[in-house]
Amino acid sequence: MSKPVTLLDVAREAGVSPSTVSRILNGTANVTIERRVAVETAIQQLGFRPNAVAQSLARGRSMSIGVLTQDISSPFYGTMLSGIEEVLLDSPYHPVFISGHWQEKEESAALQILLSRSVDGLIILGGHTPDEHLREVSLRLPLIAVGRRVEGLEKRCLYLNNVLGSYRGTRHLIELGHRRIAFIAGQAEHRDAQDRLQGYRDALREAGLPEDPDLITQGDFMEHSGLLALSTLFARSTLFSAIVAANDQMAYGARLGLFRMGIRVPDDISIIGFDDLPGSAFTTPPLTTVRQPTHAMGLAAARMILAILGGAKDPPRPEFAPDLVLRESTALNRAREPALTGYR
Amino acid sequence: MSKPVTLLDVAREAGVSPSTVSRILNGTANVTIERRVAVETAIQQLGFRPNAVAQSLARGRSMSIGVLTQDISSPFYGTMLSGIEEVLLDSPYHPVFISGHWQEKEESAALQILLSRSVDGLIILGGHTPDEHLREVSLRLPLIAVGRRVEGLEKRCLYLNNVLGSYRGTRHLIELGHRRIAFIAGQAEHRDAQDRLQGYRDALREAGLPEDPDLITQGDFMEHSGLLALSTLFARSTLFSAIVAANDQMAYGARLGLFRMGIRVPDDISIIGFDDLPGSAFTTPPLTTVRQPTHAMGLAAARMILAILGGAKDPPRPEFAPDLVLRESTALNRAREPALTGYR
DNA sequence: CTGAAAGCGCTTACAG
DNA sequence: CTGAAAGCGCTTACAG
Repeated sequence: MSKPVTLLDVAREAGVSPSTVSRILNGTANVTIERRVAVETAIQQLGFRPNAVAQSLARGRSMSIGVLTQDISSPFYGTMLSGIEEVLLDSPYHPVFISGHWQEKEESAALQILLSRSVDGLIILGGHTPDEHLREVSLRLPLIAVGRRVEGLEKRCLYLNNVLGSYRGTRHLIELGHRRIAFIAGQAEHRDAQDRLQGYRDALREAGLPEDPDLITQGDFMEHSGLLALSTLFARSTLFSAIVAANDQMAYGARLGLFRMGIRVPDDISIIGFDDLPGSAFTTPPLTTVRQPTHAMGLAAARMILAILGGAKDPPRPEFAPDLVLRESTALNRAREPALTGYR
Repeated sequence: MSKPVTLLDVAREAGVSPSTVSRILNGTANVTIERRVAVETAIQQLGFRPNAVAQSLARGRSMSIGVLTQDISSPFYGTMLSGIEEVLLDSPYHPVFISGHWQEKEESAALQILLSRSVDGLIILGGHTPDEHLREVSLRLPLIAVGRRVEGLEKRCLYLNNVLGSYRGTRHLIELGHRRIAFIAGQAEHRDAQDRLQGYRDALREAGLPEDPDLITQGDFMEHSGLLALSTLFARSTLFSAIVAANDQMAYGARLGLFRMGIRVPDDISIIGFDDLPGSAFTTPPLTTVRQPTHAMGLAAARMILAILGGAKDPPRPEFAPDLVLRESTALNRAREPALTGYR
């Protein structure tokens, strides 16, 4: 573990002052060609790499963007993260990822770490940090929130109209002739989950269909809970010919449940998800779902942060629409009776 | 954007020297209770948070572990990352993730960034950085490589016996009576891909089965390439009753290809994957696969780094075995003729 | 164009 | 137990 080469070493080697080396490194001033060459060869010879920590301290900027995600291994957040990474790669900034695991305490600890590391900007992906807290932080440095709508910070938020998305998905099933449509919800305290349930309700109401509590069950946005939800639904001996799951992961679970019971998708029961995860094009059958353009949202968030850092006051904020992705898990309701008939 | 509170402010407010504040912050020395209280209340009142950048510079340690992954959104690396995160969460260190996208140049740039940010340790997940380079870096700071075997750095490497894993998977199919077994390989230049192909060959040879080039095709470890590989296989009009895919993602693609052709899994054709991604328990049918304990490998890598940082010279290095996970995508070969008969 | 000097916000021997 | 001082490795007004 040899002592690392410092800017001072380079200066000595090249016979100039540290200031000059620094200027050459940063392109801050014109320097005579001789000195420049001397410094550059010294840098080569010594294998000098500037110490980013010292630079951060001296400059008061770290050239890093803190990204608070919820789960580093989630397929959902993953696509957002890669969008962010993609645009930051072409900038002098780089992302620092940290996860909050949907725990308010962990999130706030994570936020503290990012702040103490002097990140120059912050991108918050979902989570439960109170709006109030986000507003305070936003006073100190540029902040963009993705997947949530922070009161008073609307111009810095990127989110999807979840009510509309879910409405569209449900509506699609109604148009296919389904009348008894089950809904697998997300956590009751989760805003997206609430909105998606709302969209389902809106679509039913609009079509004049009654809302049956027996058709609604709750999961936690993970695959396994979709499987469980399906059992719950069937245990109620209620009839239905279609399912809308509040996200793709639960749709996968429900789809497996149907498979286990020998129920065909979409022939016997149609199923639709929400999000359009990368894997959803490869399920069998490929999943019809409501697309949430997570990658594009990641790109946009990073672009906005860069714009603000570049001096923009209110950078353009793209709108994202929840589009229906028609694949093969939904079909016309052919049964005169809802699907359960014949299965038990 | 008010000026942040510094340690000096706290010292003034509490009427002590900066040294004392620092000592209290770090628990470095005994301090009289009165001063401690004074300092602690000052910290509360001012809302002081130490500047981690300044601490890093002064201490010469950043309390961070650089983690070079290949793709932040990959389900495969994702589980490793969450393992790493999990153990670091209970330590004073925290991870700094950065991706190399399987590009040697990007990887080496990423490595430079991590080094310039003075990370205290490095965890490398796969990738194409030359062994030579890794050996050099390893001289400067603790380094653990996961998913690859670096010549001369064996004691710092965590990897799976891919040959054995693939052998086991293929062997499983042979035991089920399959004789003509197709193989969907990964990139020829990828070490894991080579090993997995080797394991397939070993199993065939051991069973006295001929190796038929027509049964081998290549993908790139992504879902789509599995689908393509399947078309290629069928275009060759060659017969087979089982498929081993070099990873789960390609197995998903191949499974969709079979679905499209109306071929049943496992009734008509068996399929086995490699890795056991989180999603593999929820495909239809659930995928039989060779398990790579990525989460456990992530945990182990982080524990080893912490041990080395804690002074251990050669921390214990767990062995990982590629276990067969029997699910529902493989079955006895019932056909007297291989499966293709009757499909074209 | 270039250097000397002060400063970024902490830590840590060194004295006492 | 505690403070004054030097130092971590850079950057950047300030002079010239």
